[in-house]
Amino acid sequence: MTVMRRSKTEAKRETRVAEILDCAENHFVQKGFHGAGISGIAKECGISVGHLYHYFASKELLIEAVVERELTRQKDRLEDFRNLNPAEIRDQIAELVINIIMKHQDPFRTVLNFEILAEAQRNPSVAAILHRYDRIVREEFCGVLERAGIPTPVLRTEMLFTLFAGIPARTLRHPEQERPQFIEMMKPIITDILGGDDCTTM
Amino acid sequence: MTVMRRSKTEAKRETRVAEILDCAENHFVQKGFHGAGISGIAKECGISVGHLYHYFASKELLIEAVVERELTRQKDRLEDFRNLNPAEIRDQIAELVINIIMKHQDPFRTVLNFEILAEAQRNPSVAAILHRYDRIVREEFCGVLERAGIPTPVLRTEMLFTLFAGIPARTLRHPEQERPQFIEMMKPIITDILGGDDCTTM
DNA sequence: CAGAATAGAATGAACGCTCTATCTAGTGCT
DNA sequence: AGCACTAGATAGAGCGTTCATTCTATTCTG
Repeated sequence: MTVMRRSKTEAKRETRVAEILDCAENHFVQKGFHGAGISGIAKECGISVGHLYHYFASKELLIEAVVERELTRQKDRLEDFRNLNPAEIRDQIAELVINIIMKHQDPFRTVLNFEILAEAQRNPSVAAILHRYDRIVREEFCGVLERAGIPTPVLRTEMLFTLFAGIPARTLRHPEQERPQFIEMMKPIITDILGGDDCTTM
Repeated sequence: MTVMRRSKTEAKRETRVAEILDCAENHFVQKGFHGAGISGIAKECGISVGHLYHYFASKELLIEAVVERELTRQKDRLEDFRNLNPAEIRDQIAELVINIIMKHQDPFRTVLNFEILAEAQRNPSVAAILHRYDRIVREEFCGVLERAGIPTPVLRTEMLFTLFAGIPARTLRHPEQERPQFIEMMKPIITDILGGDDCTTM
């Protein structure tokens, strides 16, 4: 009985929190973490300021919650890599990455991404969250390479992640970039990073 | 006479403007474009708020000036590439890039860099400045590759710039990264991007 | 003396946050 | 079943502060 009540109440609370996070994220995307105001977020959410503070004790905590949720989403996108066939992994990874890039038409996600990076440089709490999630993602991806028998997986993960991190930054700087050709060229680079040895020992 | 007086006055004005830009940049680095306030900047600069507005009509214009100056500095860092010997360019570029990365110990510059990227996504004026400078840098670098006889220089420039853009983003996410090994691995990747054909036609 | 340099108070809006008050819904007791 | 009670949901006025910007007045200087 007690359990049932709790779960019902908590469920409601969770949906409400999710709603607030959605609105907050929207506002942060449009105005930045420091440009957006609590009152604006509350208004967009259709609730009062006091009510918002009932769920998030401070703006700082709201920011951290939004950051955490966004990084969780980025982490979940890694799911596809886990189920790769180790045998043909080199080609498949390149293929998969290209698919993700082409499908990745969500500009909002990218906005928040840079907002997070900028904030992480001056806000230790955000930095800590960022590092924590990077570690999870990194080690998981590294494990995939390791299981596929690719040598120096740590280094290669770092290298690939550098390349991936560069893509949205590059797109921001040069939006008119010839996407299809660029993607075409990326494929051999990725396979090279995953197994450059084959090439030199040939 | 008139000329001399004007130049003297203007010189003073320019140094004053540069001082303000320095302080503004400092403040923006520490608090972000929207977290920093005009009064704080004025105080750090040792001038009054009203006086600051004598030189910059709005915060928006001050931000744009800071962005422009930072991008100019990034552009100037390209100087080294222009004087490369076309014959040995492939190895030299990799060498040069690695030098720049290793010397690039100035974290402040990076902060502003991500702040600019984030701001460019919601502020069209900043975006325009960013695109203008990217075009200059991109075409200049592309010209270097072209003169060295490297095929599809536009694409390869794009690819290299993506990699370069990824490095600071990666460092932010994973500061404890093993830098020396990472740099070691980057060299063959860069040369591969600059002339992957040699490898496959061999 | 003219015009630029400079200061600093004043403005009204917006900020993050707190406080109090009302309302709603679920629980225990009879 | 019906009532009293409690805890969370919710609203919104109000707090002191800071924001970007403007205005007026004063001081320097060529």
